[in-house]
Formats: sequence, structure tokens, C-alpha cells
Amino acid sequence: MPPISTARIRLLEAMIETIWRRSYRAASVDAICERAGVRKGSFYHFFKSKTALAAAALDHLWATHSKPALDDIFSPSRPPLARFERLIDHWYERAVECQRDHGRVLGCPYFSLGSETAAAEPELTAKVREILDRYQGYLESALLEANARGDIRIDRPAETAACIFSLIEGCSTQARIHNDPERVRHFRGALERLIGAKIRPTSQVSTAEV
Amino acid sequence: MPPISTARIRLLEAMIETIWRRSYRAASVDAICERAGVRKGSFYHFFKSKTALAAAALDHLWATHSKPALDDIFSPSRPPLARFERLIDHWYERAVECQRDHGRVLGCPYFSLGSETAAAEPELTAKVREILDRYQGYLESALLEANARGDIRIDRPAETAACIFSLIEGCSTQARIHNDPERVRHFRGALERLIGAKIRPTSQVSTAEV
DNA sequence: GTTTGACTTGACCGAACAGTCAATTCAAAG
DNA sequence: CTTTGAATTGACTGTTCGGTCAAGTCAAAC
Repeated sequence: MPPISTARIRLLEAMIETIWRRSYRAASVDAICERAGVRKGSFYHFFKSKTALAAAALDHLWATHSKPALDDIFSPSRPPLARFERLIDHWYERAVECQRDHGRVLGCPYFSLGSETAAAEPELTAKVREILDRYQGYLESALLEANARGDIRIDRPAETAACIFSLIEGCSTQARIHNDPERVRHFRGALERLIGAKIRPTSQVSTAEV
Repeated sequence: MPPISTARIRLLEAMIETIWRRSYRAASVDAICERAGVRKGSFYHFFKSKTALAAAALDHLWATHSKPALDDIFSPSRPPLARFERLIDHWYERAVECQRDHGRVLGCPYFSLGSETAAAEPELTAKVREILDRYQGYLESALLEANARGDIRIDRPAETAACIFSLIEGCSTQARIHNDPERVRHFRGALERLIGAKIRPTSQVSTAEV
């Protein structure tokens, strides 16, 4: 029997949207309910608490967006270094898209939420860690494969993957704070130097503007 | 006539402490007042709003901690690349210190606050930008000097400084999310590759533990 | 000794907060 | 037709939120 009501999924998406566009702070139960078009009683029919909804929303976002995107970007059909190229383009495209559609660069909801709730919501933070580690795993395995092919020479792939990921998230958060998608593009050159290999330059349609 | 009351400064420090240890969300006026030992009426005698206190607190933190530390780390008496070495040690020491004293790695209050309030508090975000740009300026001028001395060869120092800064902040935020100071140490090797020069290894007292 | 003004106090406001609950709707299974 | 239970509703609770305000205290300036 398929789900009768779409309220649950609307709540998940309203939570993600609000965390991403505003913050976890702005994601009050009332605000989520209004955005989802769901009454408060129904909220607590589907989720035992606001925290539980947030955790479920992260899983939902991962399953519906992040994982499919990463499976495409890091597809084995692509040479390992080309995956990084695709990853850079993906982040940049999303930042530009954000600014066009929402008037703001929004960065990474996992990372923002993790930073915001790290000292206050252990359950939620555990979920964020789980997802960030999964993300980093894609980077690490691409580095391992590139190493094996002799494309690069990295001593500590796990550590390097962590640094690349931090560079991406750091640039992305700077882009959010400065509301400037170009901050995301900066890390192309940095990434090349970091892994010690040239990544084929992408089609650069210059759209510099602040 | 020197300030008669210490309430103002106690409020500034209570705000910074709360943002850093918890979040801006947790920094309610009541919570700040209680920590500072100040009644709410006095709060609004010194500051016209909570946002105004937060902005003033950032300036206070910069003037009393960040700027003195950076002036030391980036002292002209030190060779440019040695400044980066000192910077890395400084971030790592602070992360370890945090975990020892507060039981948690806390990251950078400017960056956390910026990410949390970017989409909701334009005045506060402007202040965060101003301070982050100042911080990045130290990195950029060290790169310029290292370039001039022939220690390194960097094409776009401003862009590279932005990447280094994002790497630092990204690692630091990962350390906060994972509550693991070692995440900060990771970026030593990454930074060397990023600027294309060996930074003299520091005394490595291995204290690996999670 | 009176005036001044920085500083303090605690009560108060309306709004927003997370969460509860009894009553109700309604489609499908028996 | 009746039963069942998932789904929905809106009123409700007690707390906390940012902010206001009138009434004070008190030390120094005049």
C-alpha cells in the first residue's frame, strides 16, 4: 500500500528548504508547517520531534539529491581526475543557480547545519557527520584510483580527501557569507596544486558579477 | 573619565563566549544577561538591540584577540613562509586547548556566525565579512612577500589567499563538527602543496586521540 | 545641598517557541 | 453497513523570545 498522504514528504522538504535558505534557527515548527501546508497536529503525527524531522530530512536530501549527483559525478566510467573536474563544475553551477533562483548563494546545508548545531544537538550532529563522511568517501576512492593509475602520487589519501573536502566546504561557506558564487570557482587552481595534477580546464563562460 | 561600569564589557564577552561555545541561536538576551550578571534593563542601556551587541562583540574580539595574535604570527620579523608555519600551529594549539578546556572543539566564531546568520542578519553579516577580509589580508600580504623573495611562485595571490583561508576555515569547521582537533592538523601538508613550498615541520608531539 | 546623568532594577508586553491532545474526517477492509 | 486506524484539525499549555519602561540608586559636578 503506497503512502496515502504526501504530508510527510512535504514536511521533509520544507525542513530542508528552510535550513538551506535560512538556517536551522529559522526552521521553527510553525514555519515548517506553514511552508508545508500541514497543521501542527499532523506534524507530530509523522515526527516525534523537530529534531527527528531534521534528521529524517537530511537522509531524504541525501537519498534524493546528493547520492544520485555523486554517483553520476564519480561514475567509474569517468577517469578519476575528470571526476574532480566534474565536481568543481557541479558546485559552481549550483552556486550560480542559487543566486539566480533565490537571490543568495546558499552553500551546503549539511555543513551549515553541522556548524550551527554541533554544540547543542548531538543526534542531529551525528547524522551530519555520517553524511559528510559518506561524501568524503567518494573523494577518497577517486584519489585511490588515480593513485593506482599513476595519475597522481598522494601519500595519505584519506587525509588528502579530508583536506579537499574542507577546501570545498570552506569555499562554499565563504560564497554563502559573501553571497558571491565566484568564491566557489577559486578552488579549481587550488585543487590542482593540492593533488599535484592538472585538471582539464572546463568551458569557462565568464559571468563575473557581484 | 574612564568607564565606571564593567557591564558593557561583560556583555561583549558573554556574547562572544556564547556564540563561540554554543551558537548565535543560543545567545538569547536572557542567556547573555545571566552569563554577564547584568539585568535586562542595563542590557538595553548599553546596546540598542541584540544585533548591535553581537556586532560590537565581533569588533571587541578582533581588537583584543584576533588582531594581536595575527600581528604576532605575521610579524615582519619572521620570514613569510615561517608565518604560515606559525599560523598552522596556532590554529592547532587553539583547537586542542578548546577541547581540553571546554570539552569541545569550537572552530572560528566569525565563520560559524557568518554561516548561521548570512541569510537573516545583513548588518551582522557585513561585520563578519569585514573581519574575514581583514584576516585574509594577512595571508595575502605574506604570499606577496614570499613571491617577491622568490620563495614561491603564485600567479593570483588574492585568489590563493582566499583558498588558503577557506581551507583553514573548512578544516576548522570540520574539527568543530567532528569534535576532533586532528582535523585542523591535516591541512599542514595540503597547505604546502597549495603554495608549492615546504614549510619547515614543527615539533610534532603526537597526541592522536579521538 | 542640589542638580545631573550614567547606571541599575524588575515588572511588564505581545509574539513566537516546541509540544500536547481530544475530537473529527474519511477511505478502505471486513 | 460497520469497523478500523491513519490522517487531520485547531485549540491549548507553559516557556522563552526580543524589547520597553517607569522608578529608582548613586557618585561626582556645581
